[in-house]
Amino acid sequence: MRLYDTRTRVVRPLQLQREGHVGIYVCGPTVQARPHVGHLRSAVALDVLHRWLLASGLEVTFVRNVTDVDDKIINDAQANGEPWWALSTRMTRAFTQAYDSVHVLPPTVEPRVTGHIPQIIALIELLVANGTAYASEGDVYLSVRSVPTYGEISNQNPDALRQGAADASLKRDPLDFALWKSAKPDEPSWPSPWGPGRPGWHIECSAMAVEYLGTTFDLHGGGLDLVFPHHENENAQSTAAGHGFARHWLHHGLITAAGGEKMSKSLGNSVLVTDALEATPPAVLRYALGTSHYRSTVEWSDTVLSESAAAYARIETFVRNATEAVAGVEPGESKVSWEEFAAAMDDDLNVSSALATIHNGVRAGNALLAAGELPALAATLAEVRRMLAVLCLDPVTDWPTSGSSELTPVVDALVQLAVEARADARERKDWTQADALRDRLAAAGITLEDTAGGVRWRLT
RNA sequence: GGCCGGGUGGCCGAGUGGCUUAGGCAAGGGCCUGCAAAGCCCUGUACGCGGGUUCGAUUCCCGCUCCGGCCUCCA
Repeated sequence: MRLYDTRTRVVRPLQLQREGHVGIYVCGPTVQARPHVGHLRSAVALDVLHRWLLASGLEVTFVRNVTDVDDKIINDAQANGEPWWALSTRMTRAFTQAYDSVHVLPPTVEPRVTGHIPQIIALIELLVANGTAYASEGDVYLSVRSVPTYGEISNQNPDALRQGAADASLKRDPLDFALWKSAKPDEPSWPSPWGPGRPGWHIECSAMAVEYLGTTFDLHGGGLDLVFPHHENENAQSTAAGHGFARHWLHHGLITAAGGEKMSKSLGNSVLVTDALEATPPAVLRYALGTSHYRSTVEWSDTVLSESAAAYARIETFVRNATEAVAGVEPGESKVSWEEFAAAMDDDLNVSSALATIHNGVRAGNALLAAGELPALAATLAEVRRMLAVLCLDPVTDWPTSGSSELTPVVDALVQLAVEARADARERKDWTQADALRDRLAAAGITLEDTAGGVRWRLT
């Protein structure tokens, strides 16, 4: 499989350290506030990668961390009058719920920063010992100029970087960044060789990735906004420690609010996942977030959502109708090509193209259904569903909705009464009566379809 | 100012030096239906601007322009 690599800025084959196994580290959220749809896009984009690697027969170790201590968590918790760990625990739960809502596969390991302080300290000690980091009044900084490759991930020239605000009193060079921050009063802290303090933002990922994937691993992913400084700094630290670190860097695009501006909490334009789910069924949300290319920007708008809803409904209708029709039928020859789908996915996860294959399969399948060519339909349906499963969009296994409720048999029985009454009316050619019954059901959100095999109903 | 990505038909969005249509949504026509619904078939409008290379460029090269991201916390 080929993927765009941020460092080399080219689509190139994903070369695995170990045959048949992929080790992936993904930067998860800082659990400071409730997740917005941008966070979910991140998780879904990487979930498509995760699922495709699994579908390709690979064993995947997928590590996604949780940053559960940092400045903002501490500040917000203080503002709330609650302990910092209470806030981060609550928000961690909110993120897990958000991920679950769109069926993001759980990571193999989900390490928290606070659970890896010893590993972080050990890594910093190594950097201090080899002279690439230095302690300064209880803080520890990485000496960026000691890392010759600094800038290679983000393609930045260190000399051209705009210097940040001058809190540089403790730094030897303004480019240097903190590995360890000494504790201020009322802040959480852990004991260290440099005094009580806590990890800087970047060092955690370097330490946890190595803990679970080894000093060199296959793939590191995250949002485009993490390229600089976070991933640049991670790479610098790990390189300075003598680690090979990530062989391939993957970054996904961001969600923008309507109008094109990036969605983020600090810009105040974010849409919470919980709010999005009130207006949009989870399967449609999954479609909207998971069917655009992972590197593209996605605009969050009603248009996108309604088009996603329409496209997903088409797929859902086909799968439902076809599944009913082919029960017990021996599969014949499929009208869709798994190879075509796989080739698209292998090509830098070209989901748009892969989705075109699915839609072609749906159209062919609908034609087979109309023609009553059931063996071919059964085979086509199976292939389409296999493809949908990769995107987590199979209406039967991934999103069993109205059909699975405990109330369904009850509603079905009630609808049958109306359907039978309407059948009588149609028998008498009393179209006024028949249509009145259908209209009343429609008003209640139930759509009837007269098919060759009988009357079918669905919720709309 | 530096670095990255992008401007494709009404909308979203793949892709390619000419060859066969991406795909979805929307629109128009037809078929099916008592009428619908679902579905199938058909139809149309494309490749930001200006140069260059080429027999031929939306697709390669150069310049311009517009949009977004990063250079500060951020998925």
